[in-house]
Amino acid sequence: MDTMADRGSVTLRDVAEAAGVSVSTVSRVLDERAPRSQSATAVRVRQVADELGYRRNAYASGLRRGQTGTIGVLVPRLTDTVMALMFEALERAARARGYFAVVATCGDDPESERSSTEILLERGVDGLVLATARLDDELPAALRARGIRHSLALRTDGVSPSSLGDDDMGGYLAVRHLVDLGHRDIAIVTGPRFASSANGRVEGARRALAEAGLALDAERVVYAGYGIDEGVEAGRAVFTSSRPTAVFAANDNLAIGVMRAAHLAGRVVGDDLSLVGYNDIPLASRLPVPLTTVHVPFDQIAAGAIDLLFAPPGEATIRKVLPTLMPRASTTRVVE
Amino acid sequence: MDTMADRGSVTLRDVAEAAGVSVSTVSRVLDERAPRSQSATAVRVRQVADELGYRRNAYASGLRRGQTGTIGVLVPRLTDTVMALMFEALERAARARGYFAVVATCGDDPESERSSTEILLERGVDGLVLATARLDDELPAALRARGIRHSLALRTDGVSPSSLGDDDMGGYLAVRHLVDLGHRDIAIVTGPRFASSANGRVEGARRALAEAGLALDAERVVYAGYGIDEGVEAGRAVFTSSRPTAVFAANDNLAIGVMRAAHLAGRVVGDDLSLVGYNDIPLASRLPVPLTTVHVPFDQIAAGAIDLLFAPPGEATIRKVLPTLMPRASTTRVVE
DNA sequence: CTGTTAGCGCCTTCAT
DNA sequence: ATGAAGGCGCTAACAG
Repeated sequence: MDTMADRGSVTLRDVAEAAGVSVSTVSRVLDERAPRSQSATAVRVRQVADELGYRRNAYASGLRRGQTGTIGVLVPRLTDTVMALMFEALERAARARGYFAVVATCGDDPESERSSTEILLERGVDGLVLATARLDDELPAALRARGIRHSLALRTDGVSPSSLGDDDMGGYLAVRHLVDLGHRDIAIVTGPRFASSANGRVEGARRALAEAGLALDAERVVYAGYGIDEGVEAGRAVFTSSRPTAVFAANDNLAIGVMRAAHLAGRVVGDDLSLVGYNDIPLASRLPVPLTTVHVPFDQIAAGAIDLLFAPPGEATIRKVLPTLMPRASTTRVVE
Repeated sequence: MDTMADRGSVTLRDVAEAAGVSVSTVSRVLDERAPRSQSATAVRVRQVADELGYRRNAYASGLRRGQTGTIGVLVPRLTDTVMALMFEALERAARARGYFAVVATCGDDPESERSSTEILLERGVDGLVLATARLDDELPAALRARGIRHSLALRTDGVSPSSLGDDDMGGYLAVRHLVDLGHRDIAIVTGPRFASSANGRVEGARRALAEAGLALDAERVVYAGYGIDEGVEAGRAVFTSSRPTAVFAANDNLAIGVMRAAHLAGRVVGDDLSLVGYNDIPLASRLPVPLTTVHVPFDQIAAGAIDLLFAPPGEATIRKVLPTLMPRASTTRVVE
């Protein structure tokens, strides 16, 4: 039986023998948490370990230490660029704190969400970051009941520690921008009702309209998913029932879908139709007509999510970071 | 010291005591690899384990078994949809075979490629799938020298076990399609010279042109990166120096960049300019003008990569799967 | 089929 | 500062 990718598997004992000291000495010298000793033995041991190509066996170490230096991340899918951005940011934040991030995808299915969680737990993660929390999801509550360290990223259930963007503010910035450009007939396409982000962004949008003395009719708001196809469909609905001069899509994917719907309806984005997205995925600024959107600082959100994992419980545990508007060619002054 | 996400940590011993049997009995009954015994004790043990909420500690188990049921995947970045698609497919393929896939991102830096590899090995992965192999990269050779199980996905170095699409065929299909539509003035934008995929696709393109009696002048081929920005730049270069009626971009991101460059140059894709991409990322079919592209069967590639990991060495180890052309609105018959 | 025994590689008292 | 010894949770030989 070959052991773990057939790697040379140089053990502590090998190093100890080669260096002529005991295993415990080597263990101590190579303990990355302790301050680096500069004693003669320490230096020699490190050199020998290096020559032999020693690598600590994370499993044995984790077993003994009771923690593994691993953080589990749960996302619905990685092919959604927003989730990929979030995971990469979490990976960086984790690494900066000496942790390794592993990810599991779980789609939109609560059942697979549970089973993916169990898989991660089985692998002994020291904490769990969920980028999936639905408002109606009972997973965070279950984790709280079991006393499992976790935090929510991008969304919140109002109870578990959460790190997210200020969606209300983002929605406000987006629509305020449209209002400032003279638009008064604005439609809104947002995410699913079960997502706190979708609701927050609509709230902010409503506030900006109210400030301008505009009401937000119910039929002006379309709740959809966060995918491109949902954007196409929502856009189609919007453009057949009315003729808004501007659309706020609460997600860049949705906005891209709306772009396609607009194209099919004979509307020209950046000309007779203004469009704002949300998230500022890399694609947004590189479209033929670059998309005005709300930039979300994923790195800050990630840092918050990781920090909350290890923060003493009972602190103010819902952290919001401010988004920024990125005006681009997809929004223009309203034509009379 | 709390152990691993504070989970209840019900151990084999707990189950054994509660069920009134020995630890090894429980271990055997709960061994997922053995055939499921239906004896009275087995049934009872499973029930008790279930009630207590027992979960196997993957670290202890891996330590003892000498393998961890984990496969490491190395990709440059997950924010590139192609890589996200590839990883998700690998994740599925791994899961179908009882493995769990963990991913590490390493950018384009060979140094960080090395260190990410070490991190994965430290975590005791049973094998490594690299979706990063550059032609000039020495990592596969290093892994071979150390006897570490691995395979390459999407690219090949010509030696290590590889699972990839038939890039030559894909390039051929793309350009053949353009030729069939009457185009004779075709420019090609491809990926970096260090990628086997980029070269293969150009070769196929060249073959299709030759068949039609057309030569491929060197200045008709632009080597770029695989990012959108590189596509914009390459497109700009193409459109300022000449006026091709069609462009084959060897990657959808590149194609999107070319779209933007075309827009800036006053060309209209699907009208006076035909454009073909490569990979068929989900976005391609959902653009305002849907992109004709070459569909790559990521699931087959993933299955191949995982299988090669555990195949007896010495087999035919470079597996290629056939891509398919997806004709869409971005390509039209040439206008005279 | 069951239980006993030994040990995977590492870390951490405890004694020197 | 160093070494010896025990054990983390689990599995594989070996008896019965």
